[in-house]
Amino acid sequence: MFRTHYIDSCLDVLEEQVTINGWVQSRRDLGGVIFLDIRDRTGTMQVVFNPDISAEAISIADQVRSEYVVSITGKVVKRSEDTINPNIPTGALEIKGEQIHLFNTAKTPPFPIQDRVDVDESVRLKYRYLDLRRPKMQQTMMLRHKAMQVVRRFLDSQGFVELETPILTKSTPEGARDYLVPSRIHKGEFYALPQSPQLFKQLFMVAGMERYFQIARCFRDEDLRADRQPEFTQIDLEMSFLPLEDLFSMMEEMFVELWKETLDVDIARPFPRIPYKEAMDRYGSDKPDLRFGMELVDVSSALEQNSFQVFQNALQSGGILKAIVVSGKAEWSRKEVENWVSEAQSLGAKGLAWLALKPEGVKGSVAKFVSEEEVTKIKELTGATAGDVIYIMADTPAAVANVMGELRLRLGRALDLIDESKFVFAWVTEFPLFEYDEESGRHVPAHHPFTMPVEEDIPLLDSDLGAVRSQAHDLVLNGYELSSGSQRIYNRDLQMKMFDLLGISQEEAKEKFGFLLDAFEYGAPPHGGMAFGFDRIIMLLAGRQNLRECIAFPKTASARCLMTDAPSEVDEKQLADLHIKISNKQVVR
RNA sequence: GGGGCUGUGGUGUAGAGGCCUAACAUGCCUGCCUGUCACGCAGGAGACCGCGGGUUCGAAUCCCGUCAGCCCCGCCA
Repeated sequence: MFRTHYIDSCLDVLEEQVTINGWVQSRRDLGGVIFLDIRDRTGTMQVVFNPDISAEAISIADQVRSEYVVSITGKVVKRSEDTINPNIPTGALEIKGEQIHLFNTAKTPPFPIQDRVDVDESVRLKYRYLDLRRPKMQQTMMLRHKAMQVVRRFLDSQGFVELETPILTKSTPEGARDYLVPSRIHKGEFYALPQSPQLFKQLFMVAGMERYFQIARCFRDEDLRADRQPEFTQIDLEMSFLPLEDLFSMMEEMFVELWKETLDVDIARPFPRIPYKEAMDRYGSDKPDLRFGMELVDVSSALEQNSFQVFQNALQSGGILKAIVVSGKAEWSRKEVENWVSEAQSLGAKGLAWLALKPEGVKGSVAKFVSEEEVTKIKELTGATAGDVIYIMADTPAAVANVMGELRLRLGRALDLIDESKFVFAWVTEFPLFEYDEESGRHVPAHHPFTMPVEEDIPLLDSDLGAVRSQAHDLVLNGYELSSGSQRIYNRDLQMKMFDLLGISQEEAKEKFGFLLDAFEYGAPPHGGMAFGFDRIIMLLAGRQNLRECIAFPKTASARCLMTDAPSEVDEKQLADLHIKISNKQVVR
């Protein structure tokens, strides 16, 4: 009754009797003969029931419906030439059904268990166990499994030790909003779910584990995006006594292996290293999509003397002028050109100037303000030639990067400049150590407060915080941030100085991170590490646009699970145990 | 917190003031059919158009609100 073979292994046992188990994909009743397509994890196989072979079997096959769970025994045979189906891997074979056992019946599913059927995602999420039964979803989950095994094997081979860290841990107000867990035993006190195992992995280094990794679940209570879920999986790792370059090169090896073993794709090494500043200058992004060019070019120098008020104002108030060249689109209609101006405005630009290098001369919104000489300079700087459209934005460097970076991406997609088959990795290095926070009016850590400054910038800590570069880095792939990491501060004095600069008092530091500071007094090794967004890696390996496709049971954009209906209200008794009262309850679902 | 898009039998869509007693495909049910594989043929059941108000002689269709899903901005050390 239970299987002797998976369906794909039936290919190897011609003329043998097998038993397969699985679900009924479809039933075709020709009146006398009945065909069933049976599906298991490995594929589908046609079974033919003929009244001459077993009257009992055919009477059961007659009652079977889609998604019934069955066991079928029969001989694997070659089909006659004229009945071969070239569209499926098992199309040259079939099983002559001798016995059929019905394990279970099934209701008609809300949607067919087939890849080609496009179903509203909310229905798929409600019946996720059926959605996951579809071959494509199964393949994605298998890919996820495979990738996880490759990573584990690789890190193990490099001497990394897989260790676990607490899920119930301490809330730290820095960074993302925590998911909180109330303590029953300690009235009014809370655990937090980890945003990452950051502090614990550094403590493993103090503990002398030297190389740690974990496939860690992390939680962040922030708003969602296509590539952001409230709980997600990181490949988290940390190591001692290793220069950053060696760590980069080791991780590159891991990605080469991962791509080779999952997709059989060769990735070129070494990955380019792009300092943060350069990434922002050239691509307007700290996670540039390097599959296409269309770089941002600073044209301030060409237009220094320009009389156009917007340009002048920007330059005089410390802003810049940046151009993006759209090759060969001077023939665009005014409407087509202006579409991208509106696009820029919807991204927050006050405006977007443009020049079209047409055969009959330079046209465009600022054509009458721009001299021939200036056009020549712009062409020199940008490499624009006849037939191109040049967009120019004037604003603060940050605003320009923000808008033009996104515009570049959208133009690249719209104009089909992106080779979807490519995987272009890069390390973005030397992130700024601090960011200025307008809201609080002070500097906050760009990465986290344990990040090591670049050695030569340490003196700047006393003069120009905004200019201090850090030993923090991201791994970027096709415009997605795949990892974030840094070399850590292991010197207590430097650490205290950091807290001081961040406006965190000794007392505050002690309260929040006292255990880490204490630990660092007992011989902390030089160490550093990073964490890779595992779900995103799978998303890119699988060629999906959305994280939900790569997570078995994901949340919706409003952080709800449509299958379990979580989050949900709880009994008064449960709340009482936790010393919690709900105030101002308005919505009762 | 803000902006945009979507919501019609189980599923996917059409319908955009009266033609709607809501159409089509598929799925489902019944019958017929011995080589189908998106089987075929015949018949049948199945939606008060997300929900609540309003405008109108009349609303799936227009307006307001609300809920849900998706995408984006803010947010995500």
